[in-house]
Amino acid sequence: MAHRAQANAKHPRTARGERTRRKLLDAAAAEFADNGFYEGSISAITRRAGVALGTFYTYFDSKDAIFRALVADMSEAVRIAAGEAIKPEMAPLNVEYAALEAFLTFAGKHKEIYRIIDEAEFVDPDSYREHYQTTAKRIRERLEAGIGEGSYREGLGEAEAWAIMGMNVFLGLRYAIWGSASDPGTAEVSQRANDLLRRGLSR
Amino acid sequence: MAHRAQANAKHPRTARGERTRRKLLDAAAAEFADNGFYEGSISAITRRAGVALGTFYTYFDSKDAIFRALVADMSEAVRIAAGEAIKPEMAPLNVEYAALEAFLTFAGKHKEIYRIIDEAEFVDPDSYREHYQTTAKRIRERLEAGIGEGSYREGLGEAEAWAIMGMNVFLGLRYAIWGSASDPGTAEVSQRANDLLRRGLSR
Amino acid sequence: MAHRAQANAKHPRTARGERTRRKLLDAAAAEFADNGFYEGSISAITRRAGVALGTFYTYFDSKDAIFRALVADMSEAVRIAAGEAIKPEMAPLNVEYAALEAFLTFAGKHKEIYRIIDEAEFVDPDSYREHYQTTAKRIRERLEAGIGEGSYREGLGEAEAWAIMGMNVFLGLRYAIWGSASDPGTAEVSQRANDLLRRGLSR
Amino acid sequence: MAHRAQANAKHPRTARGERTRRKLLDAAAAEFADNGFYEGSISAITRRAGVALGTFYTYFDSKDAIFRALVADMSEAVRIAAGEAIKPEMAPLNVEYAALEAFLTFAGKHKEIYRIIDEAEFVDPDSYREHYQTTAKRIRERLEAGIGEGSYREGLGEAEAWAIMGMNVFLGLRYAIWGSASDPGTAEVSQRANDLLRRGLSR
DNA sequence: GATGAATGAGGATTCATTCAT
DNA sequence: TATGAATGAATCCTCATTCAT
Repeated sequence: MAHRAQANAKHPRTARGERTRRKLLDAAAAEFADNGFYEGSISAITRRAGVALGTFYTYFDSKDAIFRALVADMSEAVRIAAGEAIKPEMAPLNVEYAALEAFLTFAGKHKEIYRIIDEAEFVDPDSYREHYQTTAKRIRERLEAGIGEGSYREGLGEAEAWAIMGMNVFLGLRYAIWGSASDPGTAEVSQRANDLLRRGLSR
Repeated sequence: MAHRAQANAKHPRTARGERTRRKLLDAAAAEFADNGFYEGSISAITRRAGVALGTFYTYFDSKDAIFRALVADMSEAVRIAAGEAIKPEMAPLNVEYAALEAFLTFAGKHKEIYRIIDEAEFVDPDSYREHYQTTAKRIRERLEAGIGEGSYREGLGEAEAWAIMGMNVFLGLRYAIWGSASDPGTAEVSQRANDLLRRGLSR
Repeated sequence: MAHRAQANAKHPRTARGERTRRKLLDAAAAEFADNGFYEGSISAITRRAGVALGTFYTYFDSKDAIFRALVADMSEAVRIAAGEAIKPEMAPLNVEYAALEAFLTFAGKHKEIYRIIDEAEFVDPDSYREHYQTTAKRIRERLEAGIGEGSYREGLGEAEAWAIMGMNVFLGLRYAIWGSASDPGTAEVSQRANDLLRRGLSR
Repeated sequence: MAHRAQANAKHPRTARGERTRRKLLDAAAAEFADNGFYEGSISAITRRAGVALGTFYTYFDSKDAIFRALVADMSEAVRIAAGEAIKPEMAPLNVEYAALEAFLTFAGKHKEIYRIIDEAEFVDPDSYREHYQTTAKRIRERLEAGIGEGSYREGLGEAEAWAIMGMNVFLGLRYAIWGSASDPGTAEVSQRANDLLRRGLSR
């Protein structure tokens, strides 16, 4: 994962510096995923990155700062992964299917996002809130597009967007993070969620 | 909140001891809600409880132990709140409505459950996993009852249970925890989620 | 040296605690005298005091806090030493003689006061200023008593008080701190300063 | 302030180098005056000087080295200021008046001398001691000239020189550094100190 | 049971100094 | 000469836990 994430960070001025900064960010993702923010340590991060302890502070002001940079990084990475799966010509429900499937695939490959984004609730509540508000907003826009296009019924709004986000997040937790080989795959899970959205539970 | 929660704790032998233990548990709930597990401290807990620092260890083996006791306590409290709202004669979808409404009401009154249960992901992953697995299992049993009773379609299973749980949790986060006066109330939110389950998004 | 010095410190509640606090204060005086505030370390203080590192923070909030307590302690100790040397029946110039002699004796026995009070200029400028202002005020009161009593000329005020204080401080530095066996003793130095005050330099 | 001050420093070979060295010295004076030696930093000095961090070590061997250069610089600057105020034809007491007045004026313009010279007590005790020994020696020479010339009484020596230096230093602290608009000016303060030296306190 | 002093491992952060470019 | 990234020793402070009273 290697996107923007320059918020709250010192800007390297050389290519070498840019590389070191990236190594630190990747090492921090691994360290926080393994040990969490509070039990992870800066010295473990620099050890993983293969640089000296002090080097950390050339690039980040504090442990909090690198965490925030990481959350921003991952939040955007998820967004991008889902965004790329969506094609403009898809029917609204197919868009939801594609978004969930892309998310499940992404989460399966980057299991650290759950631990890191969830821990933001404690370490940096603003990032946490912003992450979910932004995500909900994007879902809501899709709902509105579906209404405009005539596929969805009227009256769908924020509550439905949060409901869909919650479904997706928990399906990701259950199947992408905690899933085992005997569980249904990404496609099947996405399909069942999609069925729920299309026709509900009723017979 | 004051239920069982004797797991991993020393049993007081006197009424006075019982009272002290309860004060510590309530103080811990407040402290962890305000500051989280890692930034909360035992000394702050004993200060809130009005007892000396050393007294803590008469009742709990460690910081982890009181946290686990707390998670068990709250997990059961949520379960009970939802359980009480459900009457045997309700139609399956009405059961879902009632369960969500009870949960939203409960969460609005005990905003600390989110911070505490969520932080279990880091402090005591087993509790965390167990909490959601148990919850999902209960939803799944309701789905099966609905199928048996003929209201729900065939094929609903674990995936749908997790999807519903995710909806409920995120609606709780958005409306019970982060909600403001201008947001739709508990009844409306529950109704909209119920509509989604009944007929999906489609027109 | 062991006087008040409870400013900015946590109050021990037991006799044992009182003893530990005193050991820390004495150890800090020695450590800061040897190494200065910035190069002295908390761990060296606790080692000198024979207690564990963490014990320090049971009694003082920070390195700064113990330093401030120390400055207050010593400032008062100097005041007391000079005060005790002065008898109400002494003639004004004899009072100055006695005060300087007591100060030189005290400084010779507690060479650390110079390093500690001087370093307050950097560590805690308020203490530093207050120490000298208070001292100057006491000298000024003596000048006024001498004027009232008819021994001193009119018009002596703050400038003269600071001049006398400066004399005393520098004579202490030269003879009490940096003096050697071949230098004039306390009595002679005090007498020469007293002569200067009595009749100036003129023949 | 910009005098000799090449002790312990690398000699620049170009005019540009000479300029950089001077910028560093001035920046260090400002930084140490504001933050003291220990809380001042090399990186702040280079930032103030507008050069890169590494450049510092082209001109000075260490933080200590630039501090020593600074103390030597200022020590000499004070000496020069006082020296220039003294004319050979002045009567001895007028010389003392002129020296103090020049010192007070100089200190008022360069308030950093106190912080920097005083901190030498901790950073470089030898410079500190040497500064005052040299100053006392010069005063002592003036005393001897006054005795030879018949204005001063016999027997004045080192003790009196240190006493006079102490007076001057503390009057500088009180009036040049800590003084306010409502305080007596340089001329009055110098005059009162001179009166003290001429006739003492007695009526 | 209750108290609070004592313990010490642990970790974030700073910054003088070095060195490759 | 000038640059700024890299280094790592050093140190303050926190806090869960223990234990004597």
